[in-house]
Amino acid sequence: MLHIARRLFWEKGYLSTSMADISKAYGCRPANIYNFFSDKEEILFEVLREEMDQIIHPIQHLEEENGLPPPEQLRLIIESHLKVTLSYRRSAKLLFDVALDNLSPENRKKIIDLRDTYDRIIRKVIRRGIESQDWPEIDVKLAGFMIASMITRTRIWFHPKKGVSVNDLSDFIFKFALNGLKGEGRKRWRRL
Amino acid sequence: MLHIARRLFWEKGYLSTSMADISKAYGCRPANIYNFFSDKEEILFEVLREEMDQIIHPIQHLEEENGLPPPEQLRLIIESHLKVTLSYRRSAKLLFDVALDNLSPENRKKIIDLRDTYDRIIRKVIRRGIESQDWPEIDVKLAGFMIASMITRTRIWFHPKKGVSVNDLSDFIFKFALNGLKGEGRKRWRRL
DNA sequence: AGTAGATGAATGGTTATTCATTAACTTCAT
DNA sequence: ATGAAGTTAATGAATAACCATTCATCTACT
Repeated sequence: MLHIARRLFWEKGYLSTSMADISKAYGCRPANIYNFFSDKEEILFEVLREEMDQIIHPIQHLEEENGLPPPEQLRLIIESHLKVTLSYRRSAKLLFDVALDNLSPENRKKIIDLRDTYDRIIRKVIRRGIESQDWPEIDVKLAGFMIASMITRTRIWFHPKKGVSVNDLSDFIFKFALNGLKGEGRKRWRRL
Repeated sequence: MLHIARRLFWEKGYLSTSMADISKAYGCRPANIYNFFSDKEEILFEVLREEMDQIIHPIQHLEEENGLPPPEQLRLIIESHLKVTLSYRRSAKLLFDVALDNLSPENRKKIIDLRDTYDRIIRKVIRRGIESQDWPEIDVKLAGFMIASMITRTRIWFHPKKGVSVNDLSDFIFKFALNGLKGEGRKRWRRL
């Protein structure tokens, strides 16, 4: 049932998906949904939490240093994040950031905490790359946002049918990001 | 009045903004809005068209070669797009892509045509940079998407209060993009 | 006299949610 | 094994709110 709701939210958006839509797709009447969820918001919360977990879980271990070269750590983040992003694709009416407003303050906080965890991890990896001199000093926050932005927005424009594959795309973003990192602040870098 | 509606759409989102909201902010009753617009959708259309015009107009002349070095052309696009993106900021509930679904097919086509114009311009500039050997061969479409994505998503996370200024940010994105372009495909590049 | 701007009231639709009720299935003591 | 009791899943009907839109009417200005 969560599965059904998630699909509908992604296809039509949260506000445009009615309880009647969900129940019909599930094969029951609207009233029955309330035997499983207390209200519509709880369904949204579960959908968002699930998605965020899927993004974070495969890269959680990068919180601690693991010996892998920072560029490889970065590649892992990009690959994993991109694959989750493009897995429940179809269309992308439910945009993560927008949907947050339909959550209660408590639930919103929980989701934002997860997003913060993601931010923390990618920033740690970028910082490690600076320390190991894989790339020069750079604004870690901004760099993190840039990389996440490139990945997140694939949901809007990516269509698997024609053109590049997910793996190609992952590779492209990785190289683009890596060289974006390497270039920025080059002057200071050369001085070392 | 368009001005009012635009602000509300960005603050609360299109679906969550009622005609009553708009009329109250304007200082009249809901019925009166229909003396200026045929329906709610027309308001949305005007808001989106206006925004798209503001993005395209300052870079329209880059459709034709203008003698400026391609990196400078790119800087212009980024600067200009970023400034429009962050001008009606506050919050960002109305996401461009999502709102398209609330448009009639004809109006949606008009907006998408404008988006295509933007894509065409940025791709032309990137292609020029390849021809002038400012950066190596690269997938022009993907590169264009990456750059636009970095800019578009600033709306979500950027807050002017603390941290970088819009100009700093513009500079950062420009450098990040420029080096992203330069790096990708380096092997083939070095061979020239 | 005519027109543009404004309004109150009504309409028709949609929506999330509640509630009392029913049906099916489980548990468990006898 | 049987029947009672309880639990879970499901439902139809009703509620209350909200919302875009229409229309006949009214006002003020040209």
